Amino acid sequence: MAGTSPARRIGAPDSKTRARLVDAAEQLLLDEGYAAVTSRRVGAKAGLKPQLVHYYFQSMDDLFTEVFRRRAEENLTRVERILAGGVTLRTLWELNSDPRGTIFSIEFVALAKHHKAIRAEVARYAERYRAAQLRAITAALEASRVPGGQLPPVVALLLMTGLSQVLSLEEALGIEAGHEETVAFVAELMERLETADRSTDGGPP
Amino acid sequence: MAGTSPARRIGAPDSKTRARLVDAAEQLLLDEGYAAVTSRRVGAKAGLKPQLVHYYFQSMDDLFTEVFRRRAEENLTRVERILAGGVTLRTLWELNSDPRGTIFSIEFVALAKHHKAIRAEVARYAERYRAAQLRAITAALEASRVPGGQLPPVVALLLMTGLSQVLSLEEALGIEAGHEETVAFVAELMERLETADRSTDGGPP
DNA sequence: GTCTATACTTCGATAGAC
DNA sequence: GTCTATCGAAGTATAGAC
Repeated sequence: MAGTSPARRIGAPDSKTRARLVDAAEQLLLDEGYAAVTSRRVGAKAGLKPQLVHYYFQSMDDLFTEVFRRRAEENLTRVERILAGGVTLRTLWELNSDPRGTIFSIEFVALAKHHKAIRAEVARYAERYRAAQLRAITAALEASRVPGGQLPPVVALLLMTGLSQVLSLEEALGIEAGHEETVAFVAELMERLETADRSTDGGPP
Repeated sequence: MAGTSPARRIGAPDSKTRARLVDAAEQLLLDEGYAAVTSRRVGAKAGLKPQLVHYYFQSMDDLFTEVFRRRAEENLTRVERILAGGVTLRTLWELNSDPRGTIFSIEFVALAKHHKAIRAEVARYAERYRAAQLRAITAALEASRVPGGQLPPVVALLLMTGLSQVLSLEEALGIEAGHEETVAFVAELMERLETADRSTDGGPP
């Protein structure tokens, strides 16, 4: 049962050339947006012939999916490693403040709206990422003695995600009104919570 | 001094046909993303010849800019009208929760990253919009007796903007983990603040 | 103001030689 | 695994008739 359709041949998934193409596509995506990711431009950026893109990927959608998957997997591993160690709110905040991650998100959210294969991939990843972060923030909030009744972990997580995303998104466009004050506020808030963490274990006198 | 360059002629800005083209472009943008906004498709959606797009707009960038400007202006007027009346936190929250607005933002942020004319337009609008909202939320927070030292208005605004954007963005992709709980939390929080507003003017007994 | 006709570019994708 | 050659479709934009 090897091949019902007369599909054209496709290169090995572990090829070094293939990886170069994915690198080039990712670079283009980050620098110029998804509209710039065409087989011709990817080929040029990788220093290869454009036709190789079609040799390694059935379609451009497949290439996009691969770019996303590779980065998502790497990111998830990183977050889970951090989660394994001691987690502070500050760590989580910094994790979400990486502007490269935001640009990446923007592009793929925009893409996912029209390409259903990509949307499925994005949704699947988002759920896993959220779950990992939720475990982390739950632990961090407990350590800081923030009562879950007062601020549920999911809410805290979505607030944090939203805030950091808005900040880096606006910065990407050169909008910075109120940012400094907000970042300072968040820093101070975390400082306060971490101090509470260290000084009150055992309960107040 | 009328025309140093041999520029081709451009239709009147108040033309009805022109407005139809802008409508069609906006619809396409919202439904299928900016990549779907091409002269051919805009023409088809408007029931007109694609060449008319080039008669009314020097370039596709000009069309995009016009789509953005029209919507931005309308939105700004709406917000400023609301600002003029009595403003509650709830009103502001609902204003930002419109999912259409979020999709619109996503597309234009993605566009703005590569097209500098659009970026300038977006940045200019964002500053004005932020300022209007800031006046509103400052008043609303004062009415609810939230001390500015505890939660600065700008911070509250960015938190609110970020949260509502993350929520509608994820919903657009079919991700809803934690949303219900978060929306309920926000609703309850506002309920509490509004009650405080009405019951404590004059100070607690 | 709207149309036809058209120039030129770039796109995704495939076939088949090497 | 990489190349040349090539298709057909779609993109922006312009010129000029009506």
